[in-house]
Amino acid sequence: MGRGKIEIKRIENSSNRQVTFAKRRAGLLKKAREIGVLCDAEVGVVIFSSAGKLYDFWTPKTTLPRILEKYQTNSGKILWDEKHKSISAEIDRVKKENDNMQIELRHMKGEDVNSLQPKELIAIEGALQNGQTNLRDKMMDHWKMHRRNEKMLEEEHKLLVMRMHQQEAELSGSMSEMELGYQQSRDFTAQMPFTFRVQPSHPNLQEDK
Amino acid sequence: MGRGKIEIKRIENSSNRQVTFAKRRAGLLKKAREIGVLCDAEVGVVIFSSAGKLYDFWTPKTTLPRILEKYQTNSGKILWDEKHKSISAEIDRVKKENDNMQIELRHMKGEDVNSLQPKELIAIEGALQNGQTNLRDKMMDHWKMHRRNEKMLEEEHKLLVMRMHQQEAELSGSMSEMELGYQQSRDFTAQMPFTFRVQPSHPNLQEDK
DNA sequence: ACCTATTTATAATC
DNA sequence: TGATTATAAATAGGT
Repeated sequence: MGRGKIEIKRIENSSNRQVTFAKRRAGLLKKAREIGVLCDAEVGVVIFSSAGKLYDFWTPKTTLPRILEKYQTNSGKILWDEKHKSISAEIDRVKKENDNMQIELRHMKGEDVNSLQPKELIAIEGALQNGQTNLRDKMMDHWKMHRRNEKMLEEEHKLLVMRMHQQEAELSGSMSEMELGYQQSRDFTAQMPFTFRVQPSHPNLQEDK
Repeated sequence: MGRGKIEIKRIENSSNRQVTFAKRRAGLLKKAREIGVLCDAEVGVVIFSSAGKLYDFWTPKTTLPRILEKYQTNSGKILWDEKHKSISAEIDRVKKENDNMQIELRHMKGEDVNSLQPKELIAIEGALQNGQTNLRDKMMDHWKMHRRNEKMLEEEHKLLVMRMHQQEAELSGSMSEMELGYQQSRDFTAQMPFTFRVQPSHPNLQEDK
């Protein structure tokens, strides 16, 4: 429909092609809009120029996702559903796992056990017993550790007290020959043997911070 | 372009609308194909009739997913990504729930308890104790039920034996005056008092079918 | 479905 | 590019 008829095949002349593209693109979008209005249809058109630029039209109030959803259910085509499916499957799997654990947990707590057979009850009982044993062991460990820490603390304290007395004795012994100036008395601690400095240093004592 | 000009607004006459839809739909798809060929463009057209039927066209070698991908990167529109996100969020949520339960379950079984504080250990210990109590109650119920069933079975059996003997005695007692025809002896059971008929009928006995 | 008078789209040209 | 125009195509209304 123009001054001359043209064959429907790629227009080799690049600028002609570009012009035709612009004209026909406008025409296509216009017609899409028209059929949408005239016939009350949902229409979507997507056009990419050979340069990759996008032109599209969607009937008003028709969002792309909506069209896609409809497209999917109508055409049965695969689409992004593949990814979606694998994810849904994973959800299902995890949820099932979840349910099973929930049931097991409830059983361990003695809930919902009415439907269980004696055999199952015994199994759970065993698991509980086992858990209890393990727990008690662990608690015993804690207790022992605690006792040990206490003892060590006590020891250390005794040691400190003892050393303090020792120091006092030494100090009062040398008090008489005290001719030292203020300067020297200031860094008294620096003269102390290292081991005498008061520091709760046993590594185990820091464990329950 | 036709015998008369028409306004671009919904065609109210239903059959007219349908005809126009068919004609224009064909035209639209044809033009989509043509611009694709002539201008070397990628084109997609989706049309849903008001009845919901799908008609579409895609330039060859252009799969829908490919168009969508291009559409997405070109238009920056969100698309199915939204749905994807919400699903992923749900997976995360369920997985987290899962993990928590798994941990609780392991703790109940006395595993992985090294990192627990004494306070937590005590709580778990309590839960285990509780579960055990509940379970033992339940097992006791089972046991009692079992005992009861046994006893009832025994009783019933005793009763049956007793009645059998009673019947035998009656039968042999009346044997001598046996003048009855075949007919009457045939529905002997019908003459029996109902309660004497042999039927393990105690409802509780059917509980562990 | 087909026909055809008309409208519309657009190829070629400027 | 944009406007013009001759012509091809599309299609509204009728059968």
